[in-house]
Amino acid sequence: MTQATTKRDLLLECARDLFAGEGFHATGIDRILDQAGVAKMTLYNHFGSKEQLIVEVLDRASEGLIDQMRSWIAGSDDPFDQIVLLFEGLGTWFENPSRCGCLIQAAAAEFSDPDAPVGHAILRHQARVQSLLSDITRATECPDSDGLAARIGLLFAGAMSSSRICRSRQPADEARKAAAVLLEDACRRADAPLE
Amino acid sequence: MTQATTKRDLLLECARDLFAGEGFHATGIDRILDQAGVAKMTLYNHFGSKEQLIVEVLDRASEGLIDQMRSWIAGSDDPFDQIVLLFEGLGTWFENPSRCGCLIQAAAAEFSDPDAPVGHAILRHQARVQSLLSDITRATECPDSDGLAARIGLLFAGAMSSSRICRSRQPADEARKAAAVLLEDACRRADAPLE
DNA sequence: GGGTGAATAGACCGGTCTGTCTGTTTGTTC
DNA sequence: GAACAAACAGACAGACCGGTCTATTCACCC
Repeated sequence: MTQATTKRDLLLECARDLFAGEGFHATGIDRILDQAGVAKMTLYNHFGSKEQLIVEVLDRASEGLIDQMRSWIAGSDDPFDQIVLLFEGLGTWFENPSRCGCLIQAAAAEFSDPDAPVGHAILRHQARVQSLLSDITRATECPDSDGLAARIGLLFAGAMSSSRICRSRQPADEARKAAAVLLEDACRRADAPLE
Repeated sequence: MTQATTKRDLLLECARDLFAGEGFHATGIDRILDQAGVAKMTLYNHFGSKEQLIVEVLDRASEGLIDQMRSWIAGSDDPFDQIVLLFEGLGTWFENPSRCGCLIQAAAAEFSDPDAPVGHAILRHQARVQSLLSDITRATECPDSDGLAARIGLLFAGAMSSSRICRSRQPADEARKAAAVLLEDACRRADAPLE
């Protein structure tokens, strides 16, 4: 069920699951402690505050998602195939019911202050995703590869958001088709940039 | 500042603004009452519970956004132009700082139970948006117009989500370019459907 | 075996949460 | 002016919030 080796990891895992299921504000410290079977002082010795716990949960979730994305695209060197693999991976990711939706998006919806520690964690993740996508699109050597990466990122975010609502992998499949069209189009009009 | 004529409308407006700025769980009833200058019993006589207040706020927000979308696309009869107009409208919508992000998406992140009243309100909105987009794409008479509408809906949702994070109209502009490519592609390969 | 550090249970703090209740004031309509 | 409904202020209940504190237990290591 859980592979946490330390109390710290156990707390991060339980907090992640509860935050994902119930939301950040709606999940009380006591619920996390009950779930983890850990004393309150242990949590506060490790994290100092609920806010800091949230930040570390988000950073770990971001790291996990980025690693997943890297493993999905590792199956090919071709940018087109990598984009397809990326959204196929996202589709199977959605089929795991415990992973419905992206924790970072949920945090962005619940914490609006971009200058707070949570806001920084969200922006860090966003930058990482965009960087990974840009690495892929840059290999196409099409013009405006960063813009292309941004548009594919919109599909990625849209699929994340929609999957939380409709609870199926269908958004990822549609996003895959759309991303393939965008990439193909960007390469085809290599000498006639968009607008 | 406000054009509410009844206490009921005033409560709905204040609740919407506070929910949008601080989140649903983080906004207490008392904050709404202070902002509106209204007695607690007035709120409970009108809405019965905070949950019901949220549902009515969401329904009104959905109605408002759908009306906006309809007014944006009213400038043309051509599906291609309508899609462009839609995302241009979305761009100006994002420039209003008080409208950063979509209230319904925020609710979807905070309330995960699809069987609860709030969940129903979210699904109602999602269906309305998809229906409006399908009305546009169906006019192109391209095959799989519903799939095309779903893919454009992903761009719409992605732009909503990203704009909340980066706080600019840029996501809407990128989404507009992407949607135009998708629509053009769908019409061009009218006799050779996707994959 | 004594010392050390991590983890324990659980009381406790001030504050806030949603929701209820009472009694009063206000405005409109016969 | 009487009747009525809507809105008022504000106390109250009971639960829960994040966070602090103390005293105790346990495991490990020199």
